[in-house]
Amino acid sequence: MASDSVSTAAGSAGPVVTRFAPSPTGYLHIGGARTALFNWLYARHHGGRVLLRIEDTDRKRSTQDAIDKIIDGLAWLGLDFDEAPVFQSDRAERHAEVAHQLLAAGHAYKCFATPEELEEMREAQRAAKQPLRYDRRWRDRDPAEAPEGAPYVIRLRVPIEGATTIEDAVQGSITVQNSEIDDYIILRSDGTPTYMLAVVVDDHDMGVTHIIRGDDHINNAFRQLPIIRAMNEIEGNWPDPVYAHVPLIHGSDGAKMSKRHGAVGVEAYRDEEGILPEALVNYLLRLGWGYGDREEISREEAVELFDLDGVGKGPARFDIKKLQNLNGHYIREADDARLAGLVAERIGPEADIALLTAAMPVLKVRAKSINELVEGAAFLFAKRPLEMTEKAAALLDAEARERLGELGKMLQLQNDWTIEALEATTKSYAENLGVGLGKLAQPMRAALTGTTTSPGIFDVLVLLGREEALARIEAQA
RNA sequence: GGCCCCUUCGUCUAGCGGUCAGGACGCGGCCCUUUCACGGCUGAAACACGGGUUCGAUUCCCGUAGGGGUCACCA
Repeated sequence: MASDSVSTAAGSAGPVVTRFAPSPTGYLHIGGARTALFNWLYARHHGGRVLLRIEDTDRKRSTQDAIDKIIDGLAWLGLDFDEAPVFQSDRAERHAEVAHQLLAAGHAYKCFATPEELEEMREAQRAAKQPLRYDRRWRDRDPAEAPEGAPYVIRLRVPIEGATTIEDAVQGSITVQNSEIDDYIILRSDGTPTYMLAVVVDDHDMGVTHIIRGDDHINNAFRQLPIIRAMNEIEGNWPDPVYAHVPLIHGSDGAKMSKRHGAVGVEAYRDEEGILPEALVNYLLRLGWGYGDREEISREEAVELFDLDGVGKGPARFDIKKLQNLNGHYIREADDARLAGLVAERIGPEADIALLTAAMPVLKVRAKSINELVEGAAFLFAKRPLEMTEKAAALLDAEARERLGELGKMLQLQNDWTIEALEATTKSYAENLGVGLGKLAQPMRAALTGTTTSPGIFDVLVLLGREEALARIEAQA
């Protein structure tokens, strides 16, 4: 058993080269983003290079828009690549060349079976409850038996005997019997390469040493390895790569992430959920990976700490609540001017960046997303007469309005429009009335913001400025 | 269905033969407090099941159950 079993090397010497290879059929998926992050971190951690390859060989499904979205998404996350992206569609000739090398060396063969014929075969297999697999009908047949000029595909001559073991950097040792792998197509009848061939050739030509990808590709590794081994036999210098198959991200119901789970594109988290890229990066990193008790890990620390063996083997469920919590943390840490800019983008031209920046310290402690920041900032730009929420309106009863009027007069005389002075005045008035500060502050909040929740009321007074603040109080007194 | 893989609180995880099974999110309570947050303290909450191996299993091995992935001239 062990004698005819061939396994991949557990590690490889020399500089690390990783790659992220999305197919541009939609947006940058949240799972893809994590795969990209792991590739990026691994390369950066080991002082290697990360490359980007766009797998656009399916021209029907690939769009320029999708390519742009993926590249934008990666840039937004701060994942940079060391070379210009490689487009797989540009390399079809090279792929075909390798297919013909394999053919010439006897590692591949021509198959003249028609699609109808193959469908019949599968039908029979289904009926007999056999695994659906190409029956190698042309593996040992003389191509001369084929009709003159008949179309053919090129299939890989996969070893039938023995087993193949992969020492996966995440999953550990995985063994598959070679008999489980069929002689799959590497070059279609129209001369274009299949994915299975293209990936292998591109990874080799790009010098990729570590293939870090979703674990939905585990089975592909066992199909791709025979090409690598065959080419290594033909021309040498085709080493086995190190494989690292990272688990997919699942939705809250435990199934593979898909559209029905809501936002799955990275840009949706940015645009619709108001998530900061550093929060998403941190969340994605911690999803399926841990470093002791550490929860908040910056990109720089991640580069230092990340390694493949810490990646969990099982799929992790996506939890938006935890992402939001982390986002709140990063918002609190973020630069005020930057946040003001993000909020202003959403408010529109009437946004006052200077005012937003000034308000940001008291706004950001109570926001978990840019969306909440926008909501929290709304009072700054509200026009008189203010719209009142139901609860705010209820606070402004006759007694409250009367007190508000009195307080307004007192504040009118106030020269020193600072938090300390305003607070002193208001507190002494509350003391005179023999009521708690809340009895004055809440109606004042309603009058100033139209709501029952806001930053500290004296912060609000100062941010609004003397004139606007007094006008809003006056309007409700 | 065949093949491959996975399984610690609801969720993300720490653990790598002997721990009161730790942390985080979420949830409950308390404190702080002009509201809401932030922050602090605190509570409930997990080793899927059954066999072994061992003086001793969450940890190692084998089953069972559950879950996931994959089986195209798609990628």
